[in-house]
Amino acid sequence: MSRSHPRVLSTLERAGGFASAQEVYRRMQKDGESIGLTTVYRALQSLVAEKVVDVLRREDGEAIYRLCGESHHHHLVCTKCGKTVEIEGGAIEKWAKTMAAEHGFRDVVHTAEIFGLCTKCQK
Amino acid sequence: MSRSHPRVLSTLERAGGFASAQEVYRRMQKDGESIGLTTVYRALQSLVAEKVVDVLRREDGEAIYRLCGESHHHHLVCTKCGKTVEIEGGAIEKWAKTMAAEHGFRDVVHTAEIFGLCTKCQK
DNA sequence: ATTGGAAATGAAAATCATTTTCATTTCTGC
DNA sequence: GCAGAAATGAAAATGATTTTCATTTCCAAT
Repeated sequence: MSRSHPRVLSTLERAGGFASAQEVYRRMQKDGESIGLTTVYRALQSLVAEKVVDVLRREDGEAIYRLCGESHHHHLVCTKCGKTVEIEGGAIEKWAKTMAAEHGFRDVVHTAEIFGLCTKCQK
Repeated sequence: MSRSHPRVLSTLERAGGFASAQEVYRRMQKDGESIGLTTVYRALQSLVAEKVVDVLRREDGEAIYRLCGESHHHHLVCTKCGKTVEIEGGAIEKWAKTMAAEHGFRDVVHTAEIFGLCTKCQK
């Protein structure tokens, strides 16, 4: 198989939070890096196998990757204008851990987003 | 849009647990029901919009649907076998409200799911 | 340095769930 | 019955992901 791919890894790092394979690819393109989409997919697969990155699914089913252990945050998104605020999820982390333990689950990750109307869009 | 589709709904019921659109379609075919795949997709979309069914993602990204109770709940999902536990989200409700208030957001809803390996799949 | 095989690469084709298009059929209320 | 709206579904389009396969790069042993 392949080895952890430094350029893909550092691109994912630079992206912060989650990024899909397509996004990593586009970002590398924009940065002038020469790489094929196939290689990006393979690199991400390897990274997942090596447990260097987590993979989750966006609501539309697209796979999104994130560095393991990276402190993640959650989002507060305005459903009208799209404004997004990154928020702390301390309470969530604890909740997820408790729930997982309660049901005997291991190696858990979680997602949590809040949607609503921001101050400006509340007219 | 479309109306809750009784045949699709009852097929999903009969399937028990989760079923993908493709599975619902195949099952209906096998049962000799005359229906198109497109209609199955549309019916499921409507049912989700009406909050009659939940939709989650399998590990491979395929959408899976399931009848859900009306009480707002969250899920603890096994990424390997798909086993799902409905869990209480009291802490989340509070967290969402607090965060929303803190940033001046109104009319908020939220999503929160936990993914991991269930007891049986940890071997 | 040369070679030979293994691993990596990426373009193009294949796959597969899902969505869209659009022509046809089925309901509705009038 | 009739017009317009909604539903239906076959076929084509879409889009992410995987597979194929020919080529290139690496690397260790000579």
